[in-house]
Amino acid sequence: MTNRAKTTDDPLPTIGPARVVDETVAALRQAILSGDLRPGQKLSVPALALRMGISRSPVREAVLALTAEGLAVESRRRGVVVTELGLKETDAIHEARGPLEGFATRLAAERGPADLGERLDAILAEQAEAVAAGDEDKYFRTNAAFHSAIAAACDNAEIYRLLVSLEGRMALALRQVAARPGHRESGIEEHRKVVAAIKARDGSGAEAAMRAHLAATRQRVVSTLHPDDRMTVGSGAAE
Amino acid sequence: MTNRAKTTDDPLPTIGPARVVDETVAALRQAILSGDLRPGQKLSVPALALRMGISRSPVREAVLALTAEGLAVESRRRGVVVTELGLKETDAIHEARGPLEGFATRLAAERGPADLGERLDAILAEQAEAVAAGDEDKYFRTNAAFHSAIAAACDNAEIYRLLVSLEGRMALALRQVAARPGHRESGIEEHRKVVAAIKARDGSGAEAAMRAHLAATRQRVVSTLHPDDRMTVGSGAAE
DNA sequence: TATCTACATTTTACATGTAGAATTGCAAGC
DNA sequence: GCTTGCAATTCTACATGTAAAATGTAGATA
Repeated sequence: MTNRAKTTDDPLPTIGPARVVDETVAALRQAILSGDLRPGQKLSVPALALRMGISRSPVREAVLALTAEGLAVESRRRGVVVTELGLKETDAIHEARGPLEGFATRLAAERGPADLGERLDAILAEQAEAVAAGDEDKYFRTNAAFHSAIAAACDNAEIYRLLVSLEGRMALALRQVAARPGHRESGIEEHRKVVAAIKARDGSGAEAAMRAHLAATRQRVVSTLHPDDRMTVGSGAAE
Repeated sequence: MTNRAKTTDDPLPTIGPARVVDETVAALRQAILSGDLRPGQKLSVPALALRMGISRSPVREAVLALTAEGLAVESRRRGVVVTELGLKETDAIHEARGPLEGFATRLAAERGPADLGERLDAILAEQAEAVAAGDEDKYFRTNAAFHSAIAAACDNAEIYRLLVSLEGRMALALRQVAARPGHRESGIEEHRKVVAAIKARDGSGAEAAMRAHLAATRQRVVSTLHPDDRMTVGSGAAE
């Protein structure tokens, strides 16, 4: 009933951004996640501006945005470099994802849209194709799509925001890992269990399946990055 | 290899940044969290630059940084405004904090530094003073310090990063709530239970106590914001 | 040869310029 | 009364300028 405010209604779809900085962020993010820009590599604003044929302003803003996103880090007065993630950082990301994405999966199962299960099935079908065809890029894209779909389905903008950030950083570290034989197949199998629980609207089961998947991924990452160490990651007091 | 040559290690304390943009971010963040800049208010880059006596470049970068932090939002081509958090958003933040900060509290109890309990006690003592003296600013500062100390003690940089972001946004929404009689006292009592569990190195108990505290806070926020049914804040004649 | 120093180059951080879009103010029209 | 039209103004987004700092490199010195 308080609708009489004359503030902007938003009936129209808000036409595209078409901002140079947005395209620059997208291009740089793609370059980082695809490996064109390697971890540790310097992000020189003048050089990038020259290479992309634009001025330095949008490039600088894009680099700062990626820094805020966690895909790059700045060292005081010495410029910005692509984030390097070691075992310690990767482990920390997984540790953070456990409770957060587990909870998101519970919420998605309990209150997600009706067609969520089908959409996830479609993503997994694509992912299976990618594994069969050995298409690495497609595998990573579908993997990101799977987790992103769940993060969106929990209908909590804050959780979505946090998970997008975490998953972006994960993707940086994951490239060097997933190439091991069996890893991708295992991941798909674990994904299927998550989807099954979501379809059954079993919140607890979905959360458990997601946490199991993340713990397994973490174990695979650890064993790849640090093959000698048979550390048993914190499955002890977890619950 | 990764052999460090005879280059300088880290003998000196890495002299301060002294960057204008850093001071600008700090000043704007302070202005937003203290209420000098109200939710919904426009952040005009030229106006701020003029008022602060600096050029537009660092102001623009600062505003973008605050946007990435979630304290401001940009609407396409119409500039940046201080974030407005309604009941829905505040509720989402609490929902996200539950599992994440609960887990952080568990980790802090299980592997936090030995003097964590004492440090938290000191913070709570200050907070009790603030409540007794009716010092609102001090109450908010100590509250932030309490949660931040736990986030830091869990020894996971990712969790810390996410919680700092969430708690910053919380602080934006919390100002209008905590003034109700009894709220602050209840908060301190719940804090004490968390500290007791941490001192006992009881991870599960600490997690439960923190989640109970967050749930209670959420309930207090809802009961404060809902009766009036004012989903959007600041409808008054702000200027 | 190894180390230091001086110079050239690059880069960051901030300042300023500017086209085009959006907002605002204000008056005419219904 | 409430729109509508249009000029004036403001602001965003991008481009460019520049001092100080950092880096790289060659030459000097031991």
